[in-house]
This record gives sequence, C-alpha cells and structure tokens, in this order.
Amino acid sequence: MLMYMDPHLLRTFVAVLDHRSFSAAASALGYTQSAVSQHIAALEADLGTRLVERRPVAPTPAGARLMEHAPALLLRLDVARADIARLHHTHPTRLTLACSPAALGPAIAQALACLRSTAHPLDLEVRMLGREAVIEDVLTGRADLGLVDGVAAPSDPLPLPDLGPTTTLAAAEETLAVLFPHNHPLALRRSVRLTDLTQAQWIDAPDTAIPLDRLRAVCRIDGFPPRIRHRGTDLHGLAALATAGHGLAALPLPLAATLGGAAIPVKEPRLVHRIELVHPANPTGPARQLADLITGAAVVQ
Amino acid sequence: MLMYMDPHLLRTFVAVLDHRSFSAAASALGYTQSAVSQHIAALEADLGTRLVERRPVAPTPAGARLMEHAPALLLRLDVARADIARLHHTHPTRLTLACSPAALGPAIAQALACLRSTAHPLDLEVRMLGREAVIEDVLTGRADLGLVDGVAAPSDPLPLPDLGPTTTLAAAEETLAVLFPHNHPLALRRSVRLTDLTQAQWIDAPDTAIPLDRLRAVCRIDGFPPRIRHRGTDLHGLAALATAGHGLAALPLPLAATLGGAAIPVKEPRLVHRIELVHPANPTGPARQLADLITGAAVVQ
DNA sequence: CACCGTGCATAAGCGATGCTGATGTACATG
DNA sequence: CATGTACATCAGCATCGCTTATGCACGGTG
Repeated sequence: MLMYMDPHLLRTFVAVLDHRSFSAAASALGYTQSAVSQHIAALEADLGTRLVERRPVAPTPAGARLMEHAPALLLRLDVARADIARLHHTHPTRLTLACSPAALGPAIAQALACLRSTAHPLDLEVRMLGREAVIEDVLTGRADLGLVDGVAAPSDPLPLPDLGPTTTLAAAEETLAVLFPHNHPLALRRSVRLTDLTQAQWIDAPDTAIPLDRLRAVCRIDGFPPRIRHRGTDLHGLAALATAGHGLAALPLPLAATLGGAAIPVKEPRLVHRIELVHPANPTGPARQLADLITGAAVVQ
Repeated sequence: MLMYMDPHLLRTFVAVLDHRSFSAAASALGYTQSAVSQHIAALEADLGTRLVERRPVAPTPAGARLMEHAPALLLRLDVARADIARLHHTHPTRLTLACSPAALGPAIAQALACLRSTAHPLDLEVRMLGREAVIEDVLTGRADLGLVDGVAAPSDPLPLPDLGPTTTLAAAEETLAVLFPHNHPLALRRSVRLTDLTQAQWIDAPDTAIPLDRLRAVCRIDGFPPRIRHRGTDLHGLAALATAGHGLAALPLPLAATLGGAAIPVKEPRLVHRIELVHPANPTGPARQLADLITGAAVVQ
C-alpha cells in the first residue's frame, strides 16, 4: 500500500535543513524539539533512508534530493488552496500588483495611471519582486496580477516556471538594450551585437536585468562571465553600478533610457524585451480592468 | 495557522470524481463508504467550500478547480518518492525504456541493437506510451529512460511539462514530413508548406503523430481542423487511416517512409522532428550506457 | 580528566484523529 | 406508497501525534 508523505513532515524537513538545526526548526514552526525529531524519524522510516546527517545537521544525498522536491510541493499545495479561496472572497476595491523591476516601465505606469483616473477610489499596492517570486505571489493569492519581464525571440513567449494553471498574456514588447557607461568605447554606437559582448564584463543581476544564463540560452552561446553579482530589485543601484563602469546590464530600451548611462539597442540576435501579464484563471474587479487596459493597449512591437 | 491539505484526502477526492460515486471510490481505495464521506467532508470543511455535488456526484466550480491541482500534486509526491528510491536499488541488468511512438524510429532502434550486442545479457522492456505518460513513467521510476518526440524550430528544445527535476538531451533531429495517401494531389511534390495545409483534412492523433494544437502553436496559425480522432499508440493503424485518405498526419520522415503512403518533407515553416532523451538526475548501469550511445551518436541534423 | 552545556533521541502519557460498523435520511423507481 | 440505492451521521475504538520528561553522545572548559 502506497503511503503519501505527509506535507507537515515535509515542511518540518525543509525547516530543519533551512535552519541547520532541529531545535531552531522546532521553535520556528511552533513545535517542540521532540516533535521535530519524530517528524524526521517518521520521514526517514517512510522513505527507508537517512535524510539528515546530525551533528552537524546537513542533508544526506537522499535528503538533498528530497530538498529538490519538497519546497515545490509545499508551494503547489498553497497554490491549490489559494486558487480555491480566490473563488469566494475577492476585494472589489483593492488591487495588488506583483512586478519584476524592469517590467514596470513607462508603458505599464501609464496604464496604471489610466486605471486610477477611471476607477472608483482604488487601494493599490505594487510589490517589486524577482521574477519567480512574482509568479509565486500571483499563484498563492498574495497578488492579484503579476507583470514579469524577460527576453525572447520576437513574439515568442517567456519561459516561465509552471507552478500551476495560469494565464499569461503578452503585455508589451520593447527593444532590448545594453546599458553602457558613457565613457565606454561602444557607448556612441547606434546598436550593438550581443555576440560581440560575450566576453565583456557583465553584472549578474538576475532579479533586475536579464539574467546572464538567460542571455546565454537565448543566444545559444557560452560566455557572459559574471563579475559582480547584484541581488534584489533595486534598479537604481544597478544603473549606478553599470554607469560607473562596473559592468554591463541588459534592460529594455525605454526604461534604460531613463536610468542615465548610454542605452544602446541590441541589433543581433533579433531579440525583444517582453513583458507578460500573469494572472489566475478568472480575474475580477480592478484586476480584470487593468488586465484589459494593458493587453488592450498592448504595445506589441 | 495554515493547515496543509492531506494527500490522502486529495486522493479520495480525485477517486470520487473519477468514479462519480462515493461508494465506488471507497471500494477502489479499500475504504468503507463512510470513510470516503468523511474524507470529502473534511476537505470541504478545510477549504470552506462545497467541492462535490451529490446525486449525481459532480464537481462544483471549486471542486473543478481543485481537480486541476490534485492529480498533479499526487503525481509530484510519487515523483519525489521515486527519485529517492532510485538512489538505493537500481537493477544492473534490467532496462525499461518508455517511448512515444514516433520516437522509436530507425535511429533509436539501431542504438538499442548496439547496446544489446555490447552489453551483458540484458533484460530489456520497451513501453510505448503517449508523450506525457512517458515523462510520468520516467519520473515515477516505472521506466529508467524516456524518449519523447515532438516538433520544434531547429535546435529549439521541446516544451515538456515540468513535473520535477529531469535532464533532457537532444537525441536526434529529423526532417518533418506529412503522410499523404498516394492518390492525393500533393503526393508527388518534393516538399510541402504546412501553411498551405491549414484547412486540409487532418487526423488528430495526439499520442502518435504531432498533435494538431502543437502544429498550430509552432506555425502561429489557426487551422488544422480535426476530423478524425485516433487515440492510442498504434502507428500502424494511424498510417492505415492516413494512406486510405481519411486525413493527413505529421510524422518524422525516416519513420513515415516505412509506413506506406507518400511521406512528403515539410519545407516551411522551418521545423524539425525532434527526439529527446529524458532521464532522472543520475542514470546508472545500462540506462547510462544507452544514454551515452544515443547522445554520442546523436543525429543532430 | 571530571564536569557541564548543548542538542538530538527516546519514553511515557494523553487528547485528537481516523478508521469501521450500524443506523439515519433523502431521493428515485415501480 | 413501498422499496432500493446511495450518501450522511453516529458511536466506539485503535492509532496517531503531540507534549513533558528524561536519556545519551559529543565538545568545550577549568
């Protein structure tokens, strides 16, 4: 008889490895240390393998493997619950928008202004997050609508992680640009080729600019060696680094043009910066209004 | 405090809706009808909504929504368990290969022959399945290796559902062809354009030929109206239908050429029939041998 | 080297959970 | 209106999963 692993045990397992301690996990979860010990023991008995090395607390190979599954599983569980909860109580005057930084450019800001002028008094919240976190927020109901940006071939969709049933719609396609410092030899060009820049010094800023591994994938070329890592959603700081010559960053042209530095369009390969609207199955209220507004006025090329 | 939905309840829920009956689900799961009733009641209490309409048994809107999540969740749970189980007991003389029908063409068959001649006596099993079922079998450990076929732009990967961490490798790219009956007006052409065939009569055979909705997506064109549906993994029967004039089917050229009828290469849009090897993180034994054999000799163009 | 502190494991106890079997109830059928 | 079917509910009981208390292994310290 096949037993299913109890999600509570999985959650405890994740907490233990996150905290690298049984007792810390226990207090974080509101359990006693004893309960956590029993949870881990139960999981290990169920799977027939030791999952956690003790003293120091660390994953065994099997535990590491389970760690590739458990967080995604728990997230999907939350997503399912949120999806159903959404059916019943929707707030008609609140709108929470989750945004990856480069998605909130002039085009989207204008659509938001348009919504605020037409609609009844609106309680608007914008959450700036990394790309995956935007999807998470939309799926778990922390946001009503998401805007994710990325780079792709013209009219190709972005590759988004599928954590559940969502609808994604093209919101805008903009020219892709590289942000140079003003004194850079290429800063006066009309356009650049990404393939000429594979060995340049890039800033790895996966939450704001286009991630370097995405550039590699979409150019089908190795290269783009990371020199500096910039975490977080602070576009201003990224631009400061880039214009000070610490490295290059790929951004949408309209937004990059407002950041200082020299924003040079990418000519080759043929790529566009794309913004996609992510929402759950059936948006209602202001979420639907904004979705219509954005896709209706979609600046697709 | 956030409770996680118990997978046992979800499994019961799925069984109830599959059987459209509480008592049938009960006996299928080895429970009493009373237990099933309590399971559904518990889920409904937990989510705060009625999920199942009784008499007749049918999903409510919320229940339908949950049905979009629950089977995938249960599958992922199995995948995680299988992934860990694989770490310990691997059979060094057995090899189970899951294959979508059009993936097992001359190229792969030859690699298999090569493996059987070099290796120790090998207990080989080939399972022919639909594309999604191949992935499922690999992830849940029912197969050691999977071969999935599909159509994509040259050197683009196939869009596979992500049910967990897998490795996919290009195994072969072959010319895409359309299978015509000999007396078809286009059967003597050197090549055809898919865009000229959007209104032709097609056979919808999603488990064998390229699915029609995939053709639509990859051509970015509506059309390809389905006239006949052909389910299952029987390529011979599909070919019989196609050559008898019941409709067209898209298949890889090398395989289509062996099926009778006129296999005409697709010239435009530029597409290839692609075969990908799907395996879990670290294949061992004959699985690894075959993987090396196939990707080493990969007929990429 | 004895001592003690830290941190996970184990034991005992007890309320809550989740089954089964029996019974209740609503609805359809003849 | 009687009967059968199918889901709901109830009572009882075994098991589960938590807590508190205690045990044990290891590491640092005077």
